[in-house]
Amino acid sequence: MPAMRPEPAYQILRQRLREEIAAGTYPDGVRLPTESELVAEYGLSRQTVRRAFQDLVAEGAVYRVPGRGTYARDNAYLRQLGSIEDLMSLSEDTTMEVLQGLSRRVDVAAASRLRLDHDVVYTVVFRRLHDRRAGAQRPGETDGVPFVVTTVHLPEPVARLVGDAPELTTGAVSTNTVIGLLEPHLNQPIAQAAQSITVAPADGVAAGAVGCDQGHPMLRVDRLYSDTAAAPVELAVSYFLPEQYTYRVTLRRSG
Amino acid sequence: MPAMRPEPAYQILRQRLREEIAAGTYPDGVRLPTESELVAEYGLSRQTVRRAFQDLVAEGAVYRVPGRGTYARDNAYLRQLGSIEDLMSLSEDTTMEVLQGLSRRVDVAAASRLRLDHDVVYTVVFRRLHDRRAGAQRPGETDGVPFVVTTVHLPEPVARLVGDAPELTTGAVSTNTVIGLLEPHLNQPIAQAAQSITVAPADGVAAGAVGCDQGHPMLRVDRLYSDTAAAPVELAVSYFLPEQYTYRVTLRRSG
DNA sequence: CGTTATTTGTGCGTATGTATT
DNA sequence: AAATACATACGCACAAATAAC
Repeated sequence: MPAMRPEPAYQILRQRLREEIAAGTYPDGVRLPTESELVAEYGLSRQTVRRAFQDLVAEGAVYRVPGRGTYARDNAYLRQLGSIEDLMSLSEDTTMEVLQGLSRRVDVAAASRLRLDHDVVYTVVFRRLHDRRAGAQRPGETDGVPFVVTTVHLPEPVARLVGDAPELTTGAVSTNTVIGLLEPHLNQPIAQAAQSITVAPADGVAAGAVGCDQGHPMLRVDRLYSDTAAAPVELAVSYFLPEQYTYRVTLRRSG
Repeated sequence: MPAMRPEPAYQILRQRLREEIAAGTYPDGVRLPTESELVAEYGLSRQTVRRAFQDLVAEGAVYRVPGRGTYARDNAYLRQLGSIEDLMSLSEDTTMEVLQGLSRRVDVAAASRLRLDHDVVYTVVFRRLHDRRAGAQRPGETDGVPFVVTTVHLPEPVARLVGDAPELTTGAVSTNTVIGLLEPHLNQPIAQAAQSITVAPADGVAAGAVGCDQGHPMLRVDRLYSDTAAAPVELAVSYFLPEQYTYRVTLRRSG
């Protein structure tokens, strides 16, 4: 087992400030501690304090004004865009059908994107279907139109939390999301999902799952979910049928 | 006129590296220059070089491996577009080349999406190119790699505000965004941009503009900008070359 | 009005640790 | 084992923006 390295000082400070902000310690127009105050309080160098602030600015938690100070971003209104809640609510009117139950894999690419220091990940493959009006459904046949196939990769400790969930075994049908299944078990809540969206041809698995030709142009969405400590929790790679699905986001002005 | 402040050294370096990456100077497994090499080449301190790399990591352009080096992110040119500010800052490192100057059109579909009660809109078509290093550039020839073609539709009152802007006449080359040109003239600032992202085949215009085959699968992004009064201001329909471009957004938890 | 103190922004130098080759 | 390359952390100096006097 690799020796547990202590967290860097700037990350500890960042986390601490984040918690204070979340606790409402710095409402509306209240200035956060200045750099020099934090230097004095924690015995750190100014550069270290600055690094913590820099990260908080990057994640949108605070903004800084030269000569004036640092302020928490008003959390009340949606800051940037369609939120993570939107992703979770996907389950409301779609059905998830597991093609390949959660199992241990060796996958260098996925492991490195999850920032693991080894090659083992836990993987589950499923497709999602638009719900149809019940009624025209024959017994033993899953109802609905498949529009996306997703491969989810989890680090081992995370996978252990849902290892016995019946929703993630081959053939299971439910109206969940993986992240929705995970969240209640996590110590740190999910805070971020970084997405990359591009076009990619359907491979054999994707084509079979959604019923299109192999090589058909698909909307590929990669999502990396991270918790409040910025630790990767889940990597999801989805192939959407563009004929059945359009990705929508609304950006809002930050300041 | 305010005195022009020079850009910080780390931003200049960041921009330069970004351009080199876009120009394909560091394909697949090729390591970027090390910190010490850049220190020597540009006469900067290591901290300054690190700051540039830190920003490139944050925007997803490169990743770094301790003990090994810094590498450009795979094929595509990544750009974080998680806020309206990000959309506007597209102009920082890309060039806009007008193919079809701003002119009056009858377009029922565009007019209805702009919530107009008639069919007249004002339309401008342009493509955008990754900036490249100057030098290998012949006179009269635009330098760079085209990666997107955009059709912008404006309501008549909005079009009037920029009707005489030389940046929107056929053949004009600049480093603006349409929304950036518009904003200073608007009574209400832009507050929202609703986006739909899907896959669509390149039509004749798009194929010619970015140099791909007609029918080539493209990433299609429709954006509807609205002001604080929720009035539509601009409709932009873009076709991105997926080989040159990946759309990135980061979702955050609302509260 | 300018002056001064405060606060953040930029930039440099150095030292030490850790991962990779 | 040694060299290379990135990560963390400390220190200092000066510039620019802001606010209070």
